[in-house]
Amino acid sequence: MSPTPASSAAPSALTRKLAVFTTLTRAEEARLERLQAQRRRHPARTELLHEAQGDHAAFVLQDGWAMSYKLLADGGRQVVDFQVPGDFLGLRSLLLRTSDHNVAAVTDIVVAEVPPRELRELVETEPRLAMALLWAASRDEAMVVEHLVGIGRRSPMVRTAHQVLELHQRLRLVGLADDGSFACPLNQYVLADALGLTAIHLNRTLRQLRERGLMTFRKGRVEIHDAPAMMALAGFEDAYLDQRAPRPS
Amino acid sequence: MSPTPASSAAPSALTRKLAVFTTLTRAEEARLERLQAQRRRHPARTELLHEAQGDHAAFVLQDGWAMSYKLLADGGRQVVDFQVPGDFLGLRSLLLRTSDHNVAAVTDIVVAEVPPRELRELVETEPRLAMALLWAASRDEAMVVEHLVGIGRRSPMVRTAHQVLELHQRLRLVGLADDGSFACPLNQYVLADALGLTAIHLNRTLRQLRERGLMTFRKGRVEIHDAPAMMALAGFEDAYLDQRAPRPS
DNA sequence: CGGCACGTTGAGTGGAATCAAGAAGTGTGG
DNA sequence: CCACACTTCTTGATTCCACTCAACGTGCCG
Repeated sequence: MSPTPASSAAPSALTRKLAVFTTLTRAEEARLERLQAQRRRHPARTELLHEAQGDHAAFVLQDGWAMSYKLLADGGRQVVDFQVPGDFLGLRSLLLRTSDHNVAAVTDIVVAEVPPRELRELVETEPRLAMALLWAASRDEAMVVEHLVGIGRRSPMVRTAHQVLELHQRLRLVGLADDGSFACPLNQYVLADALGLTAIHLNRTLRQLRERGLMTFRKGRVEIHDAPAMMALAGFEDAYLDQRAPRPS
Repeated sequence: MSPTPASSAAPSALTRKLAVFTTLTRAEEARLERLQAQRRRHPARTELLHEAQGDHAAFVLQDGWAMSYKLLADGGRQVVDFQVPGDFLGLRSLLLRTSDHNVAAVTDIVVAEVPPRELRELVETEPRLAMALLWAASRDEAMVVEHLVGIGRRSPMVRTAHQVLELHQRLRLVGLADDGSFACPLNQYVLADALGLTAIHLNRTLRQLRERGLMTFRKGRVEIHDAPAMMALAGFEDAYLDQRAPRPS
């Protein structure tokens, strides 16, 4: 939770992520950092963007976790996706007249507000960065699709394992996970609302995964004990995450 | 099923759709039609794009219905979205290294192949059209999100009604539905795979909707008998479809 | 200490899947 | 013209999984 100043030498998580898609020049990196100069904090468990609101803004998450979700008339909640550092928040709603979903902070977070006109300017003057941003947006959409498939056609245990593996991969991409574990601030209610389960049933599912020696999810930390078995169980193919081989130099 | 020549006076479905988002000049309309000049047919029940394949192409659907879906190891299928005239096919996979889903023709279809470089050229020279295309892409993504919410948190009857209402709205936008009904070539197996149900249970669900006097789904045609009651049941809010008021002139 | 958020477990129920079978409609070839 | 295959739709009986309701544990914080 230490907000690095934009002038810092350390690249932002967004820069790290886009560097996987393409090689970035010094100038492009600097431009990306400049785009994220305007930082601010936002407290845990509060809404950052609301569906109804008309004035849109997009953010880049710098630190902490967020989630996007929709609420139903009957009080139900469906979490559409989680966001980790380097991810955009509310990007899609820049173009639609009204934002179609809510975004809330899971933990205390640090975001960089990206004014629409600055983004447009960047797109017009830096075509390579524009392509990289489109790649990131396509990847986000592919994750939503994979999520849809999971809820529609995978069993609770398989889809839970899948979700965990996806988060692990995403965090590794921005340097926030090691080989076998990662910090995960989600509680079982939130995760259940993402997986289309009740918290109670998720709890039992997690227990089964634990008893099979596959993984543990406890006290803000996920430990993956048997990654190959998890991947086999989940039918996890990371092609949709488009993890390209790191470029030479 | 009559493929109109690109030089025809009648605007393509894509043009009709984008004209809802913004006012198009004659020149822009012409440019859009030119983009879709290269037309070809594709037979029903055959694959147009496959996940594994590396060479990507994007298409604009001119006539007929298509669907995008993913297959699972256990033989399951999840239909992610249906496409109707005016919709893009395989647009997202232009940026990801490998296409992450399959696209198949539901009926005999006519598509226009959009070469990646022509699309890039259009984006660079026609910023207003580029914005309109991004709007369409955002709308597509919003539909996937809504679909996810339905499968995750809505009951089978509610989500079935919701899907039907969405298709109705989409078809109206391109002039393919009247107020109370539309031609729908989907069979119950395909629709069930979209809704995350078995075909058997969908059949019973459709019967309930029929017995309640809400709608009938039969012989390739959907009749909506009580639209207000359907919308109330489904909790249908069309904001995510971003149906803007038609522009003056 | 009490209150609260979060996690855990048990018992019972309901609803969607599964298994099984048949009806209705369509196309094809003898 | 009819027999046959095939697709699509429909219904019934049964099973099982995930939800619901209820309760209790645990750790944290005021």
